[in-house]
Amino acid sequence: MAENICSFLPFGRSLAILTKSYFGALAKRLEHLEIERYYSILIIIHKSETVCTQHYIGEQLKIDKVSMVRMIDYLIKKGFVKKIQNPNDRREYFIELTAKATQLMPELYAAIDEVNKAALKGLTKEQQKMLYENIATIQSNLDSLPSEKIFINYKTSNKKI
Amino acid sequence: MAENICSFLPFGRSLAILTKSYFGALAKRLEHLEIERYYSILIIIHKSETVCTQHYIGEQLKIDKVSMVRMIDYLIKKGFVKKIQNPNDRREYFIELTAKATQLMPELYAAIDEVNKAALKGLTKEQQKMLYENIATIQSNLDSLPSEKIFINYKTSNKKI
DNA sequence: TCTAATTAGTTCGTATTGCTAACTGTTAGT
DNA sequence: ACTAACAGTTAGCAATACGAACTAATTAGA
Repeated sequence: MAENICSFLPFGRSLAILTKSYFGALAKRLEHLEIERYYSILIIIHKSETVCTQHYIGEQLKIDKVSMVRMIDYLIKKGFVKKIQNPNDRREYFIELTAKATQLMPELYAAIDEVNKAALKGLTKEQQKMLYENIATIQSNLDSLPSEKIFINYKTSNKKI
Repeated sequence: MAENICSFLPFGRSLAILTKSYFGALAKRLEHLEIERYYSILIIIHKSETVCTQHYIGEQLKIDKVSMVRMIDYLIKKGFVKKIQNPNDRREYFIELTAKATQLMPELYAAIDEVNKAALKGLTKEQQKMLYENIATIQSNLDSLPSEKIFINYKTSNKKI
């Protein structure tokens, strides 16, 4: 009967619950690492072919600039990134990974891969491909709709279970 | 190149951005109504065949009991629900819709349906069915993994665009 | 029956994030 | 030279999740 009720809920509600479950599993898989948040920022920096400014990272992850400041400060405090002023445009700062973060990346990718695999278990390659495509389609549909700005947070619990 | 980078991100990140976009669109579609949050709570109550306690609603929507108190208080203040003590177990309170909320429901369902349709545009009926099934599968996969508890918020902006 | 454990809900404090607004310093355009 | 635009910062507000401690009521067990 739960399924019955849930089928009336906004589609986004299923996504919200799913997202929550996903990040819960990923956090658990990564809890032995010193970092517990902002993996995606590290990945953006690591995978980017050019240097990254805060503006660029925020754009990629749809994070506003004020929150970016806080997140980057956290990553600096933890010793994962450093901030280097762009000499050619001194308004900008390039955010770069430290050696410590670089060493960590393989484990991060492995953990993400593992959780992705576990999450998508039971779906054929074809179904997975379709799923990604459909998500991209839906995102594109939604981007073209008028919308309010929405606040979304993911924070691991303080309490270690 | 953005797609290129994004393909390395955790799967959940795509979901998070998608969810954010969805609720942004839904909030916009509902902005003429007096209520701007907690639609899902109203739906759970409206669709449930039995009376709903806060515990039950929280379970359905994966909302913790402390937050439930706040949300129910908000809905009471707005005049959408009322709280009735269960005479057979006076620890519990039944949360019921007021006439005001009941009148609102058709419009709420219509809005959700509209946003769902817009979001899923371009997907065939078959693809939509598959999408829902896959989401259910993934949810079930993730539920069986060890996980940290995760904090997830969706709040409309104060600023009306 | 009496006590202890459990349950539904509340309250308080803490942490995180998104937002607005106001601000500094820098660059670009006219 | 002056103005507008831009990157980033700071301060403050609102919303939400969580843990912990709490009340009141119920259930389980000795």
